[in-house]
Amino acid sequence: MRTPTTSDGPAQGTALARSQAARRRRVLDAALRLAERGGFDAVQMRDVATEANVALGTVYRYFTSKERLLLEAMVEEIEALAARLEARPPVGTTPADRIVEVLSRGTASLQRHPEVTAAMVRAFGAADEADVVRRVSDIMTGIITGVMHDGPPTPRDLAVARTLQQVWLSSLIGWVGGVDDPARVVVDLETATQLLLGDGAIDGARAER
Amino acid sequence: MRTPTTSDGPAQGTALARSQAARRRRVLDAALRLAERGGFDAVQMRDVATEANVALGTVYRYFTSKERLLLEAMVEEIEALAARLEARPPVGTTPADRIVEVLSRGTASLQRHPEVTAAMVRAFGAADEADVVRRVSDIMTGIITGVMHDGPPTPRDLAVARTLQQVWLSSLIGWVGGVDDPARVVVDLETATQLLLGDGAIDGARAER
DNA sequence: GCCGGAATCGCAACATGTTTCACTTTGGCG
DNA sequence: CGCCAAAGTGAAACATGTTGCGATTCCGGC
Repeated sequence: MRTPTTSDGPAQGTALARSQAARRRRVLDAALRLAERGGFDAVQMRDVATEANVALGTVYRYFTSKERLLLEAMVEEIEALAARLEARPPVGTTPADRIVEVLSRGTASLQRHPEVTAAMVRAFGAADEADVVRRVSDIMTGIITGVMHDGPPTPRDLAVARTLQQVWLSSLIGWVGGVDDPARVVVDLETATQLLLGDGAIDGARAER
Repeated sequence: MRTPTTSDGPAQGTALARSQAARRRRVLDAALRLAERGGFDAVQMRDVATEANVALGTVYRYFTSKERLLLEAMVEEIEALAARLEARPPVGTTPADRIVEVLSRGTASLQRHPEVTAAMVRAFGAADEADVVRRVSDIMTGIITGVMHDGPPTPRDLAVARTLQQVWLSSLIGWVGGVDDPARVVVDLETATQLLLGDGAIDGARAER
């Protein structure tokens, strides 16, 4: 009656655990494959099950809802993104530069699979899945605090990072909802970063290099 | 085949137009009534139809989807909110004060009917209804620019207002999604406003009055 | 190697948003 | 007044997320 992910059954490494991990992966991959072309609507639970060679009930044993499925996929994606960014850190000299760089690269990465991102963001916007949603937000915030400066982030850093994360998400929602064009996401993030970090003036024409 | 709201049929004021307006209103009210207790899920299209004394098909003639129905209700609510705020403007002396006041009052107003707001925000987060979504965002942004200072908003004002609107929405999503508690919305907005308008320092303990 | 229980399967049923369609009502207009 | 196209009705059908359940398979401990 418990989710298989809840650890306490057979120790990890056992055959059961392995086959379960494999199933879970197949389901996630199937969802991603379907999302790739067609976004949220194309991820139909029956198709996910079929594509993953698994019974529909099994999908629901691993993921209690479609939104949760997509959100857990989102956690993985954002985590991978965070890892890539950490592996090749931004080169900017000021915190603002580094933040903008990291957010731009992250957004570009998301936009490389627009339908997948659309599916995930839509799940995020509607979800009644507080815990996973929080996990996603936290990772996004972490991406930002991670490039601010050495040492632990100050309370102000945290506030700035949280604000930027919120702008990031709103922008993504605007983009996948068709309200704004994709480029707008990055523009919004640059603008917000500048405003928050009190860089230069914003007067229609951005000034620096 | 056209939405009745599309004006070009009989001139406004005619009996037809009046009965249509009445129907539309009944549908919106029914949706609000249902949302009031039970939020998004309690707004079931069949129930909306019944409660509005209208056929299901008619609901869909006026509103092409459940989300659109809720979003148009949201437009009305936010417009009403904007009007109330304009009728009794904030009294703060600095723009930041006025913005925080306006956003706090607005949020408080939304939180007075949590389920209704939850329904609307959820529709917003998931919607594939670019035009209405944009309308909602624009009104929210207008609420902010409206209290910044006399005269037309500068480009910088617009950027600040947009950013705050994005923070507002993200916070609302966090609240209705159960990620954050209600008070967090206002806190986020105060924080963001201070950061954006470079008021005081943020160091854990807010300083001023 | 065998057993018991958990995990999976297959499939049907249910809930609800959305569409369709044939029929009826209604309001504007000649 | 009487006609008719548009609007509305009622009910069924469809699409898809979600749940339930009996039959089957698989794993780990004995």
